[in-house]
Amino acid sequence: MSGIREIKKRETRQAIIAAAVALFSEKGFEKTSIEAIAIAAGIGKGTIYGYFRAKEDIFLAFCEDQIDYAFGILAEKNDPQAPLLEQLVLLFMSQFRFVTANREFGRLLAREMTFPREASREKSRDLDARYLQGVGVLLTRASQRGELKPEIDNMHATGHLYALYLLTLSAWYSGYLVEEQEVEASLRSLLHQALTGIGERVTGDKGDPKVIERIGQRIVKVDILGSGEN
Amino acid sequence: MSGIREIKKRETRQAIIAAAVALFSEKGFEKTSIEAIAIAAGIGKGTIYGYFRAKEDIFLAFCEDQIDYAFGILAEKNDPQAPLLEQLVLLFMSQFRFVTANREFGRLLAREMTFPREASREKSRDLDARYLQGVGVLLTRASQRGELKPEIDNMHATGHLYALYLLTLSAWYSGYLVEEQEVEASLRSLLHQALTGIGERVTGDKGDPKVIERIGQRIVKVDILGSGEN
DNA sequence: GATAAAATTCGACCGCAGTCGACTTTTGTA
DNA sequence: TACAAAAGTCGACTGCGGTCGAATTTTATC
Repeated sequence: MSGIREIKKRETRQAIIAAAVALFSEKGFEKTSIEAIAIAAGIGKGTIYGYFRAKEDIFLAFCEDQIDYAFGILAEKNDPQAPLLEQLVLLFMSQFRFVTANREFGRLLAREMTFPREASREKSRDLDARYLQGVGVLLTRASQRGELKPEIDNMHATGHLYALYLLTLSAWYSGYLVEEQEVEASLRSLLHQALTGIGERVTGDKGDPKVIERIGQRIVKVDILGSGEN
Repeated sequence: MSGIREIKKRETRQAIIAAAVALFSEKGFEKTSIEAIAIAAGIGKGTIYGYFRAKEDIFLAFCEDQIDYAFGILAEKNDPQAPLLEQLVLLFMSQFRFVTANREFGRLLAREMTFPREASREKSRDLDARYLQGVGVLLTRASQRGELKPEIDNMHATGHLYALYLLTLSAWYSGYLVEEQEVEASLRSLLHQALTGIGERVTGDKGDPKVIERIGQRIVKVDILGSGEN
């Protein structure tokens, strides 16, 4: 009847995550032993493996929660009417700040998400589905506002923009970019580069002045491409 | 007087790499123990750490050689007069095939290169400098042929295109793309998307000159990727 | 050749991730 | 309530990556 087990299980799981996060924050991921987590959570070492397959999984479970939280915050800050470029920069920079708040955390997470082991593939896909969806929504709205070329496939465009975020993150971890300003400037520039192709072309004739203004403050997708279909 | 030491050292180093590669190929990276490598190389376990800081470093040293080799092969196949898109697809698909020939190898390499640990940062930068240079050369030539917008910054464009390769690789590891054909199609599509923006305009039709000028300024202003170094 | 200094080699040792099977608690059934 | 099966718990144990200091080999100096 009751679900004593269910309840306990959830509690134990939370206790593990809580203990792990506390220790990770305090001593770092690598310096924290599974046994220490078990002791802090008041359980046996082996028990942890009934909840998580590996040490990294504890970490990923935590990230999952945090990412939801981060996206929640973001949703509030986001202005759905702002130019796409600005929305993207806001989204990616928020994620960047979150992910790199702890360098080691961020690297593990990025590695696991970008090049997942067989074991964490599923979890990894869950997580980046969230990212991609975040971008996808922005794109869909932008598309509805007519900011994008109609023939562009949403999926590909989403991946494309996400790739630029990945690159920026990678550049930071490799030491090519150091300051947050540099990261943002670089990201902005890359996104702009992408949008110049992805964004709907604006023909030389100036039609609706509002549109032109929007373009000016936004990015810069002029019709330098002319009308070439591809 | 001579360098008995020098010679032995080089020999030992090669012996370690050779033994490691043989074992890695046979049993996989994780299943191969340092001790096994030492035995196969005919030396003591501790000795290995006189040559490599960590197990992964042995692997990276091997990759370094192989990547040079792969680029060598590639240079022969490449047709410098072919359209940029085709050259890029050839380059990236070659690298993709090489990197993913052994799934585990590739994942480790990609992880270490994209999100390097502090320790392997330097090596990682060496390696991806090679990649970026490979792309950079193609871009420079394309630019000379007039295939690119003159105001595009080579560094940024290189990063941009490389990012799309990374994304494709990541998609393969995450299981979004499975067959090589899918990978190539996806890559091609993404590169095309990028070039449509990066590639030179097709028509002589010009946009609003003011806007064009603004673009120029902007791009100059945000040229950071290359200067993050300091 | 003798000898001190430096470089290199080695494997016993340490700490930790993850396994295993014995043990305890909960659940379903009658 | 009785009891068997299922679920969950546990810590001793295994195997491995990496360290350390003692031992060995090479080089430099006389």
